[in-house]
Amino acid sequence: MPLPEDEANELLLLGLLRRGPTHGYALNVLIAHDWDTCAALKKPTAYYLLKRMAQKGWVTWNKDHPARGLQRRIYRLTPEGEHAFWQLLRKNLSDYHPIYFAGDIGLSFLDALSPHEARDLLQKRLAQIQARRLALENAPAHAGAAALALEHQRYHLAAEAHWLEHVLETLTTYISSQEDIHGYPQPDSIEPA
Amino acid sequence: MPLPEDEANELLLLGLLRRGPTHGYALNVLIAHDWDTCAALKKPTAYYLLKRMAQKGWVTWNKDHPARGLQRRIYRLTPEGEHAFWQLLRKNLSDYHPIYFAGDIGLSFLDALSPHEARDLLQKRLAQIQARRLALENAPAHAGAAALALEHQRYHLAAEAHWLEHVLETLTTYISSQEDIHGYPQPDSIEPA
DNA sequence: ATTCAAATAGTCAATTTTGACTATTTTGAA
DNA sequence: TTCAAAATAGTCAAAATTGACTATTTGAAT
Repeated sequence: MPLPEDEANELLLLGLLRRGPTHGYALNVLIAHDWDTCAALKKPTAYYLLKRMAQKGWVTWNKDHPARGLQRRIYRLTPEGEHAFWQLLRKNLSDYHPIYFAGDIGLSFLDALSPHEARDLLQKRLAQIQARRLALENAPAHAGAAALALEHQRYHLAAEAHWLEHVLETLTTYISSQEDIHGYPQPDSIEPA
Repeated sequence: MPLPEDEANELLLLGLLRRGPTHGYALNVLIAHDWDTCAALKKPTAYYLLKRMAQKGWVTWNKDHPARGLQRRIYRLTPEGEHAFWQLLRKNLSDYHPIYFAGDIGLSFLDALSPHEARDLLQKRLAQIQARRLALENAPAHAGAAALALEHQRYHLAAEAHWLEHVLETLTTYISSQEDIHGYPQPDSIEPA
C-alpha cells in the first residue's frame, strides 16, 4: 500500500504521458512549471517512479535516434498504464487526503515565548502568506488543466491568512490587557539559562 | 538544510522532552494521541530522530533500572537541546510552510471523466471531509498545547468543504445545462479501449 | 572561430522513512 | 493459576527521496 502522495505522483506522470509520448526533461519541466503549486516531485524521484512504473508494465521507453542532438528516452503509456491512470484518478478524486501543517507544531509551543515575540514571529509568517497570495494572483492562468488546483491554492491561502489574522488579533488583545495591568509593555523574553 | 517537516518533527520531540525526561513509548503515544492532527511522525522515525539528535548533542539517554518491569531508555534534553528548541521554534513560527494537496493532481485531470462520474467521486470526497469535521468537533479539547492546532485543522476543513461544494455546484450546473441540450442525462463514461 | 551560459538527460551515494518484526511484562478473565 | 491479549520498547531490511554530480548539445555574444 503506497502513500497517497506516491499515488498522486504516479497519477501525475501517467496523466502527462497520456497526452502523448514524451521524454524525461519535458516531463520535469512541465511539473516544475505548471504543477509547482500542487506537486512536490523532484527530478530524481520522477525518474525513479518512471522506472518503477516500467517494471509494473505501465510505461515503456525506447531510445530515439535523432539525426542531431542528445540521444534520449521517449516514455510512453502502455494499455496497462492507461488502465492504471483511470483507477488512480478515480481513487484520487474520491478520497480525501488529510493535510498535516508543519507550522502547527510551533503553534503548539507558542506559550513558551512571550506574547510579544510570538506576535512578531507570526506576523512574519503572515507576510509570507500574503506575498504568496499576491504571487498567485498575478500568476498566468495555467490553461485548463491546473486551473482548478490554482483556484484551490488561492482559496486555501486566503483561509490561512484569515485564520492567522484571527490568532494575531487574540494575541494582540491579550498583550493589551497585560499592558493595562502592568502599565508598561512586557519585555521580550530571553532564552532561559 | 533539512526539510521543514523534518525540523518540525525535531521541534515536536524537543518540545515534549522539555516537559521532563521521558521514555520512548510515552513520546510515541503522546504524538499518536495529542498530535495526530498535525504530525505524521511514525514510531521508527521518532527513534531515528532521537538517535540523530543524540549525535548532535541535543538529547541524551540513560537506561533506567526499575526493580520490576522492562528496562528502557530515559531520554532527556541537554542545554544544547534546549537552545535548539528555541531556535527551531522561532524558525517554525516565523516561516510559512507551503502545502501541497495530493488531491489537486486528480482535479487537474478531471476533464478525463464524464461530469456525472466526476460529481459522484467528488461527493464521496466531500462526505469524508464532513465526517472528519464531525469527528474533530466531538474531539475532546486537547488541553492547552494542541488547542490552536485543532482549531486550525477545523478552520481548514471548513474551508475545504466550502471550496469543494463550490466545485460541485459548478459541475452540477454544467450537467444541468447538458441535460437541457440533449434532453436526457449523459451516460457514465466508459474507460476507452 | 571561440567561449561561456543555458538547455538537455539523466545517475548515484547518502539520507530518510516505514511496514513488519522480535521480545518482555502486565493485566484480566476463565 | 494459567492463558491470551494488550502494553511496553525498540530493531531491521527494504523502499523512497534528494542534493550533488557528470556529460553532451545548442545558442549567443564577442
